Amino acid sequence: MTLTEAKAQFISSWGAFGSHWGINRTMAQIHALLLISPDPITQDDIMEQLSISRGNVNMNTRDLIDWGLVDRVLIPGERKEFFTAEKDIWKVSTQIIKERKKRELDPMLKLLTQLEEIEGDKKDKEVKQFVETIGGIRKFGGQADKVLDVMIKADESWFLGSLLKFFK
Amino acid sequence: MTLTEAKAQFISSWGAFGSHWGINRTMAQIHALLLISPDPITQDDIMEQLSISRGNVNMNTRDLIDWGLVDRVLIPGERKEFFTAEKDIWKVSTQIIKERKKRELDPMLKLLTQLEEIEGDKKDKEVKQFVETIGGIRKFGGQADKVLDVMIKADESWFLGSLLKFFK
DNA sequence: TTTAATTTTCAATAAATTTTGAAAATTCAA
DNA sequence: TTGAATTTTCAAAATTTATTGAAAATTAAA
Repeated sequence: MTLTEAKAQFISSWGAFGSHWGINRTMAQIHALLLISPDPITQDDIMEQLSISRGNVNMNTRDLIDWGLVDRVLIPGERKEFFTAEKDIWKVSTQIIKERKKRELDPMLKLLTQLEEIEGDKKDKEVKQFVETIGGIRKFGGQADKVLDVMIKADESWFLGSLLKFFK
Repeated sequence: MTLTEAKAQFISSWGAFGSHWGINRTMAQIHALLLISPDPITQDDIMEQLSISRGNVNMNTRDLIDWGLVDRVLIPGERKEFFTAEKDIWKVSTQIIKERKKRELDPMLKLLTQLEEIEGDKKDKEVKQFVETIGGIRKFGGQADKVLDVMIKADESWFLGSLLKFFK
């Protein structure tokens, strides 16, 4: 397999992969392209390599920047803006965990806490099951929250090293 | 807040939550409804409570069954089929992890292994970055794979207990 | 069997999401 | 300043995904 084929394959698969994770396909493809680009590239480079419009590149690079996965880079003497992605996959994943925790897990836990305080007869079968289910999810989510916090703060080598030793 | 309001709120939020995780909104809503239903319910119950069509209920319950999150239940003396969901959230999440690992992580790791074997000058900057990125993701994914395998096999109390102690 | 109840399928339709591209806004060198 | 290069915005169009509902298939009681 040549580099060109492999690149195309990786970009396409990373895009499909991303769409299973609530990330839009093009955003994941742009991310893939940046991950394998040794030097920062421009909007036009991305447009050309992925055959997508300028507006599309603009919106999706902005989202990637909001997610903390991509940075704008200014190159002295160049008028255009350049983009580059964090290459350390550990940093990439902790960043994603951090953002998703903030955007999804934290609000869900807040809601569950509210939902547990419903009025009604605790002996009623419906009420009982509701409170139990919500309570169970909230507790589980709360523990996951703690574990993720440690992961986010942890240093890669320390964390994976210890975790694997722990699981051996 | 009354039970009725709380139920509606939970079903709606669980649906939105699910859509960030590659699960379709209606499938997640049906799952939510089953999670808080003390007894098994029928297709017609689901149609009525969520105001969706028979075909939609049928397809999505089938998917939930494929995911191992919902079971068909036969109630003696009843003609209709009933559905019920696993209520233990630990079991629910290990089941989801197991399925997603099989459907997404494993095929991705297989692809990455292939992509690492590209032809080309290893001193070329493009080739070098590609191999490094792919290698990094593959190694990380491989470790995640191992950790998830242990989680899937683990018992909840053992797992969370040990992990929290470990992180203390 | 026959028949009515129930479930499943799937083409048509609807809804949601993504993409485009051209106009507006911004930036910066001269 | 001016104006060319570049980026951003966003309404319209295209595409993708989800939903409907009625016909076909299946099931099980009579």
